[in-house]
Parts: sequence; C-alpha cells; structure tokens
Amino acid sequence: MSIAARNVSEQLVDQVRARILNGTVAPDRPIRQDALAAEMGVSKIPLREALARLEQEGLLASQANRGFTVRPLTAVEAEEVYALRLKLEPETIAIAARLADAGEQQAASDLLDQLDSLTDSGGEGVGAFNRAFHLALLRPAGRPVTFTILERLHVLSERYVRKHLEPLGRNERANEEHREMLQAWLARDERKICALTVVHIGKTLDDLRLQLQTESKGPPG
Amino acid sequence: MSIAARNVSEQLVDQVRARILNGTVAPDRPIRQDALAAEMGVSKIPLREALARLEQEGLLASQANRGFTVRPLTAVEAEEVYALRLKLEPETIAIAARLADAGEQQAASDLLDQLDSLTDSGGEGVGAFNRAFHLALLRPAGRPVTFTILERLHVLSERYVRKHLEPLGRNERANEEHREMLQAWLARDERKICALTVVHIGKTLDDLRLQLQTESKGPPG
DNA sequence: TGCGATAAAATCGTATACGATTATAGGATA
DNA sequence: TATCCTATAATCGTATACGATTTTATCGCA
Repeated sequence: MSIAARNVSEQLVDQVRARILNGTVAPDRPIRQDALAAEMGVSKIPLREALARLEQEGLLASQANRGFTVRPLTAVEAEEVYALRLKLEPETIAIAARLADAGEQQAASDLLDQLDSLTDSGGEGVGAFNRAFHLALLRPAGRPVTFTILERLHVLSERYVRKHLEPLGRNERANEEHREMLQAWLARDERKICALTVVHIGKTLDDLRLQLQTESKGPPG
Repeated sequence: MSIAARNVSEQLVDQVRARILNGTVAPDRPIRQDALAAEMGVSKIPLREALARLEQEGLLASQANRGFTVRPLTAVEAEEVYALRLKLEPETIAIAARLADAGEQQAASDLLDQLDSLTDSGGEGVGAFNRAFHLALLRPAGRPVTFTILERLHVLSERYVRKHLEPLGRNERANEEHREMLQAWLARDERKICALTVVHIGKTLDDLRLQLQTESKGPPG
C-alpha cells in the first residue's frame, strides 16, 4: 500500500534528521561516517548521500576531506527562519484552507488530535507531530516549491523549539492557538487563518527570544 | 587563493547543473549514471551524491531503483517561482544595498560589465552571468538562509529564461533595468532598488507568460 | 615545560565489484 | 495481429577496498 518504495539512502535522510533534531548528534562535532553507518547497519555510500541531502536542507555543514558537522544553533538564524516563515506561511495557509479536500481536512484534524494526546502523555516527539500538523495545513495549497521551502524552514525551526521551548513543558498557549487555527482553516476562513498564523508564529518567536535571552544570562555553561 | 577546496562530488554539482540549465540533459529521460560518470571521468559514487543534491535543489526527480530524471518545465512552476521571488527579493535586495561593502559593490559592478559585454558578443552563458549578477546584489544582505532559497529560485528561473527568452536574442529592456538597478543599489537607495526589483521580476515574468502562450499556440511539436 | 617536526593512526572520498531490480527482446498462444 | 510469458540485457543501489588527506601521538630539542 506504500505509495513509493524508498531506497536505503532516502530512509537514512529521515533517520539522521531525527537524530539531529533530538540532539543525538551534537553540533560542530564531526560525524564519523563509518561509525554512524555501522550503527545504522549500512555502508558509508548511502549514508553519505543522505548527509549530502541534509546539508542541502541546512542541517549540516561540510568541509572537503573533513566531512560533515551539524550546524550550530544561533539566535540570528532563528530570527531569519521565523522572518521567512512570517513572509511565506500566512498566504500559503490561506490558499490551502481554500483548496483542502475532505481527506486533507481529516488528516489535519487527526494530526492535531494525535499532537494533543501526545502532549497530554508528555511523550517524546511532540516536536515532530507539531511540524506534521503545521505542514498538513500548508500542503493542500498545491504549491510544491513553496511547500518544500516551508518544510525545510519548519525543520530548522524545530531545532530551536525542541532545544529551548519543549524542555519548559506543556505549552497551553500553543495548544489553544492550534485549535483555533484548525477551526478557522476547516471553515475556510482565509482572513482568520491568516491572522492566527501570524500571531502563532510571532508568539512562538517571542517565547524563543525570551528563552534565548534567559539562557544566555543564566547558566554560564 | 581558493577559499575552499572542493571534492569531486561538489564539482559535479556545478557541472551537472550547468548541463541541465543549457539543456544538454533532457527532461523526463532517465539519467544513465554509468554513462554520465564515464563521460565526466569519474565513478558513480560522487555523481550520485551530486544528483542527490540537485534533486534537493528541485532540478531532478528520482524514483527508487529507477534513478534520476530532469524535472520538466511547466508554466505553473514558473508562476510559483516568480511569485516567491517577488515575495523575497525586494526586501532582501534593499537590505543588501544598505550593507554592501566596497568589495561587494565592486563585484556587482564588475559582474554587470561582464554580463553586458557577453550580451554584446552574443555568447553562450548569458543566463549564468545574469544569475551571478542578481545574486551579487542579494548576497550582502547577510541572510544565509534567505540567500540559499533565492539562489535556488534563480536556478529554477534560469531554466525558463534560457529556454523561452534567450532564444529571442538581445533583451534591451532587461539590460537597461539592470543598469538602473545597479545604480540605485550602489547609491543605497532602498526604496528605489526595491521598486525596480519588483518591476524587473514582474516584467520578466510578463515576457515569459507571453512567450509560453505564443509557443503553446504556435508550433504543434 | 613547551614547541616543532616526524611517524602512526584514523578518517575521508572515490573506484571497483556485485546482488537486486527494472527494462527489453523473443517467442508461444489465442 | 495482439498479448502474455519468459529469458536476457541493462541499469540501479550498496558493500567492499584502497589511496589520499587529516588528525593524533611520539619524540627531539630549546
């Protein structure tokens, strides 16, 4: 029933991305290709293809003959990523609200339900479901180039959220905003979903700024 | 003097991209990896890494066990790419105008001179220099994520321009707009460079639309 | 002790080799 | 003739092997 068969290198893209997002692979330290490949039960060949793709996604950096490293997080990059989301997401999400069919609407609803129950159980992976929900609201716009860009911006965002906001625990503000957004989106209220999206991204960025400031002043390590 | 040593796979990215842009590799037909690698004098390993990167750039598509194909050009994609450029470029180019240092200003001027003389001599590769000029106006903004996105959008744009507009010959309108843009950009006139950029992208899109329409009606092949 | 040079080890990047999958050609049958 | 089936060839994707480069360790010497 799977739509597309995937070869090893493409599966590795998801697996390694997940490790980067949850911090299993530390920033700035070189990625040992043989070791990581062995750990994944494959050779370097497909792993290197996956790493090349992840570099294109903006998660890794590489130097000739020195391999790949996870790119470090910076406040400047966070600002840029959120600024781009603010430029692109509101219009896209409005178009998606207009065009979404019943299946896509169901998918979005389901993802928010899953995200909620995962939030309640306090499980790992809230970040991934959060991203999946947001992307489900964007995909029906039928703008593949825009969507790919937003997919990547959400991946980059998620690094900051998981590192700096998720540790704070349950985020009631975000949960409520998600419900409101879904409601407006399902109702195809383009004005409202647009406005709610601006607020949601803006508030998340505010939280992030506050936390980055707090952390930079607080612990010396 | 070269800033960064590049391994074979990264050089191949540029070489294969150039082939895609000039049409040497045809859309939709599968890319024969062994043959292309042999032609480039390398093995499939670095070639496949390059192809994976180019797929991430949006130039190629892949199917498991069937390899890579060049993505076809569509009017819908052209519209989307230009819409994205209109959303992102004006603000970015204004910031770049504000921040550009003397070296970056010189680089932009030089590139436009080269583009002009190449236009006069009617040589191949006008498209590449056109892209290099535009990117030189954007790079000094100091927004690496935005810049990478714009780099890719310009690559996608270039496919359409080279296929549908360059064959028409010398484009005096674009040449004049480039001069005006450079002037405003060097003068750090943010309002003006912003407005000129909107016009330039918009008019190029208009030309493209016209040509796409004409071609779709004209030759049956 | 600290520093520079050399040797050894580790790691990267790519060529070769090969099993797995897909595409093509050649009949056999309706 | 058209269609299905099988055999063959072509191609893909990955494991292994190995030279090239970088990193680490060792030593001599100020």
